[in-house]
Amino acid sequence: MQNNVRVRFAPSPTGYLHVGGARTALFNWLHARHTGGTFVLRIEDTDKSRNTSEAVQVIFDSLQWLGLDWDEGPMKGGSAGPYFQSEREAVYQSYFDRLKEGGHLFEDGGAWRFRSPREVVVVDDEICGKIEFDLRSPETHPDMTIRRPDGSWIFHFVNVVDDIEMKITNVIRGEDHLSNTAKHLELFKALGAEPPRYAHIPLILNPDGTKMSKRDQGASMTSYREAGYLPEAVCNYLCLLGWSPKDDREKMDMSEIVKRFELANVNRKNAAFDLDKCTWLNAEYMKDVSDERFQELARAALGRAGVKLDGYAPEYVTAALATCKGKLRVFHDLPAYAGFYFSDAIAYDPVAAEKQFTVENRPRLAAVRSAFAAASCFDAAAVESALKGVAAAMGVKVGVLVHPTRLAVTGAASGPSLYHLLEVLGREKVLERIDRALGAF
RNA sequence: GGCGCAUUCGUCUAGGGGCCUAGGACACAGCCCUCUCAAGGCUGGUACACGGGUUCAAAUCCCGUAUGCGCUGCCA
Repeated sequence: MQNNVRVRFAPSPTGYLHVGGARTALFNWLHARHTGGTFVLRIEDTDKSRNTSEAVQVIFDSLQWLGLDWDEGPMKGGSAGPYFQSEREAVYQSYFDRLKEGGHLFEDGGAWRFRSPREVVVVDDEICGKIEFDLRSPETHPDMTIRRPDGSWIFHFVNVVDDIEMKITNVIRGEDHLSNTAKHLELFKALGAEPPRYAHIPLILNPDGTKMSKRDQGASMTSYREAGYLPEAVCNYLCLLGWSPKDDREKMDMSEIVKRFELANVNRKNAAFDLDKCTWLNAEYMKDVSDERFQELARAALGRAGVKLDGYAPEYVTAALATCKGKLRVFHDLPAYAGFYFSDAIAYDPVAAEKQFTVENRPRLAAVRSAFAAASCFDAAAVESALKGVAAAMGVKVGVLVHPTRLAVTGAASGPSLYHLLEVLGREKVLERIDRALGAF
């Protein structure tokens, strides 16, 4: 494996990082790390009107969140900079002049077009194989425009120029560029440059097979962070879309994937995005999260949901959140799951209330209340034995008592371990809530 | 329309002529476990797009058809 591999991710700042773009970045990064090569980040911001610094920042944030660090590019520097196309005017101008001097260009209504040599071009793609494109007919393949009348540059031209200038050896990009590649090859040839190796990866589609656009669920990387997904889970899931380690491993950390990732093993088939599976993988990673990180991310998730923690003792918050660890698939679910810890306005789940707040359950709950009030202490073990004592005395199964108690105290039919949650809440609050529930029968 | 790429369970995939009465995972259903819900364990159903070849033998190779996607921009 050669050591001078140079790959690049070249996003256009559109205000979000598309999941397809993220996977393209990921595969480039994996190839670089696998081969010991260099991962370059280049911002293709030639369209001045719709590029803002915020939009660029979103790309940086998303890549960093995923853990895809670049070796050359914005903030990192490198010998082939600048890495913003908006700052490379002189470079483009000189290549443009060369093309013009070579007689490859002609003006058309103020715009400049590249005169196709009209040949059959072979694209030798590492994933798709050898593909012939017959560009001989101007009818079906008009000469491409490379510069607009206002002087701004067209993607095809600057993309090729930068790949030459930045000495890119492997272009790994979405399959939507496969047909463009023949045209790019013409440009490389006219400029007397050796083209890179190409690898076109399949696209990521919506579950219904349609193209994913900004508004579609799961399309924007930012949405994963906001929903409280773990970056390592999202990254792992993205790896599994279009690539497989060939054995049945699915949950793999990045170091293992870096070792095993081979461009040649990438599929040619578009993949439908499955948020359920991504969430499942996230749940798997949630089990591995350290207590410290769990606490931190949980607080952030509550903050995003507008749950105020200010009025509660830090130990209370920590203990409350600890009862939720290992129970969540995504942090997004936390506010609904643990909201009862941080608000006394308990709203009873209507279906559960109808089932549990019944005439026969009222004396049972009342008995539980008395036992709780009489318990010598109120830790999980004491609460458990108190409740089990009532069950034994009344000749009912524990579950018969557990359900109405849980509903009375949390408002929900399910949640954290009942005994632990009661301990955290404390006797005073628990009795209060049971009293209130007794009035709701 | 033209050109290109693709086509294995609902979804992601394994498979590269005999090991395939097609394997794994998510999702789904049932059972077990259990203080709820998850988790975990067990069980179950569902797939080689279609039609022709080639071959003793095809999910695997070839050719058509269909369908999907991409490109066909002074978007990237």
